[in-house]
Amino acid sequence: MTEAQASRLDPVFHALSDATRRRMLHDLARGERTVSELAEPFSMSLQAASKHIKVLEGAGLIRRQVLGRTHKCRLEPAPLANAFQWLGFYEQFWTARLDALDALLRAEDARKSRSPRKRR
Amino acid sequence: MTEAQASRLDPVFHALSDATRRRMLHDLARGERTVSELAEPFSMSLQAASKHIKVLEGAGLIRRQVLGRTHKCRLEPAPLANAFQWLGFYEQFWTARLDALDALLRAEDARKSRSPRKRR
DNA sequence: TCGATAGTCAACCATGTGGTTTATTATTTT
DNA sequence: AAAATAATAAACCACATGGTTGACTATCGA
Repeated sequence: MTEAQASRLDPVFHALSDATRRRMLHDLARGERTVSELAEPFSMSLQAASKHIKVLEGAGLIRRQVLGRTHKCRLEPAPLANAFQWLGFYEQFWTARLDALDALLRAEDARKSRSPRKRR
Repeated sequence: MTEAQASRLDPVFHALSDATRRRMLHDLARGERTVSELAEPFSMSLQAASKHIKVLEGAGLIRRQVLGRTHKCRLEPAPLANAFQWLGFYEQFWTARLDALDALLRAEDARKSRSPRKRR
């Protein structure tokens, strides 16, 4: 990952740190949505929702197309890919831990097989 | 992902939204570190670094073992795996876009092959 | 043209964030 | 016992965040 991409992770992870914005992204995964449509599921003012949308836009997670008085928003996946890639570096740690657990369970299984009073 | 896991994404993504804390995690990927060791690379007070460490701890990203007056910190990968899994849902969108780009390039290449004035 | 609709802007508020400095606790070293 | 070290706690500061309400702009539809 380049330095420029890494520095843009700040606003991306910040945008993702709010459940409202994550729900909006999930909604946008189903297709384009207007600002009103994105705001509708939430019990907050349209203005508050509009701020959330601007945070997502500022992080590059969505783009908007103004059509008359409505704004169509669509998902922009590239920054999510960057975040995913950053997290991917740590995959070795959780898979290592799962491998260890797996090994432990296999060893336990083998032990039970040698004294087969009650196989699972 | 369960609802309980999803709700814990808030502090995880928030912890990741700061470059200082991301660097600390990267450092911890190399092995255990004390609070002082984690703070050393940064031009900020030990107290400020200690706050960052507490944010990471609060998100469950690190655990600490108190040994006398030193605190050994180690990486806790599980919440990173949750975040990775959450982002993984969107993988379809960036791979779709790359596939489309790929198709476009292939089509362009084919066009050039049919009128082979100057092959790339 | 006139009212309804989509959306933003601006001001305000309570709380959170990231940093500082000073003080404190607990442990290790001499 | 005294000094040095590792780390936290607390108070403070400037600024960001997430929400509100009220006013405004621009477009659509009757």
